[in-house]
Amino acid sequence: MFISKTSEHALRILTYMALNYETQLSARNLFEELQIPKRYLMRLLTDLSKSGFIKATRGRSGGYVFARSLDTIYFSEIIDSVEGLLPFEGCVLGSSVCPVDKPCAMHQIWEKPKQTFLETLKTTTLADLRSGKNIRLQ
Amino acid sequence: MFISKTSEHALRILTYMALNYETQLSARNLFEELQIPKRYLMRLLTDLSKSGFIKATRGRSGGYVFARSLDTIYFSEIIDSVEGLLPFEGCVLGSSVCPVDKPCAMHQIWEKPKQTFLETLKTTTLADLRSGKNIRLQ
DNA sequence: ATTAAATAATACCTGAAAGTATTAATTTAT
DNA sequence: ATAAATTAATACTTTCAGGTATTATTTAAT
Ligand code: FES
Ligand code: FES
Repeated sequence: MFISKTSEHALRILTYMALNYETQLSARNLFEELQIPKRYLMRLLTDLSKSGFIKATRGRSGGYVFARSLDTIYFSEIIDSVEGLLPFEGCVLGSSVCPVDKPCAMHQIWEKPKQTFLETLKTTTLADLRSGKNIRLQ
Repeated sequence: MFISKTSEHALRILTYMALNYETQLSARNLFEELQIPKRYLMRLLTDLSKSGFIKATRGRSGGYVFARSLDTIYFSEIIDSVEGLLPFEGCVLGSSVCPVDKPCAMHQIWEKPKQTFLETLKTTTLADLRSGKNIRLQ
């Protein structure tokens, strides 16, 4: 839970690419490393490309590299592009925004975990992953 | 996101019942208050009954009341009975448990929000809802 | 020029969660 | 006894995220 399978895929893809920032990677390369279903992976790569995180080079020696600097790519933006952030920001009971003047019965209780979650997404960039020593991607 | 629609329904049902602890409520009562699809609501009530949170009285003047004291019913137990807690406790990348010795690239980053989330679920009971002044349930 | 190896576009399929329908069982009021 | 009002059991349908399949386009090596 927490995030959708597709968001999870997207994060894994971009994390692996971040750990290999220098090298252009093809869908084939990524498939071998990440074992995300091949055709689905390819579609996600096109999506991530359209979203402007990475850029594609077509043709025989094509592949993907980042289109932007790693330290400008926040987790929040990635998840936002895949499934949207609204479900995370809104009221736990029903998907609309938390009304400031009339919070629901659970607002107070969920406030802290929700804030912590969003805070993490909004302050962590792909660059932060490179500093860690962990490389396992599943 | 965060929790499934069914968990959300379950929480709303039990929250409303907690706020009306004294009175026996029928599926009809709950439907009128919560607008959860009627037949689905009825099935969920049977499930919650089987799980031991509430107890049903069948027949003409039947309905539901709590089977246990409110301060013993933790959010974690409710969600656990509906969709399971494992997806929340396990590794963000892949659904198995976080291996202590070999955490994934995102473990460190997700640790805090995950802990905060689980902490909230595991320390909040239905009794805690009654103390609040908020009564909105959607 | 041709072929091979890559990405892109688009339409289709599938499985699981969410929701619906039907029928049975239980209890109380009359 | 009968009918009305409730919960219980079980099977079916719908929806949509996740995954496949097919075909087109682009580029470089030969
Ligand atoms: S109003 Fe429901 S979580 Fe904020
Ligand atoms: S090992 Fe992946 S989140 Fe802990």
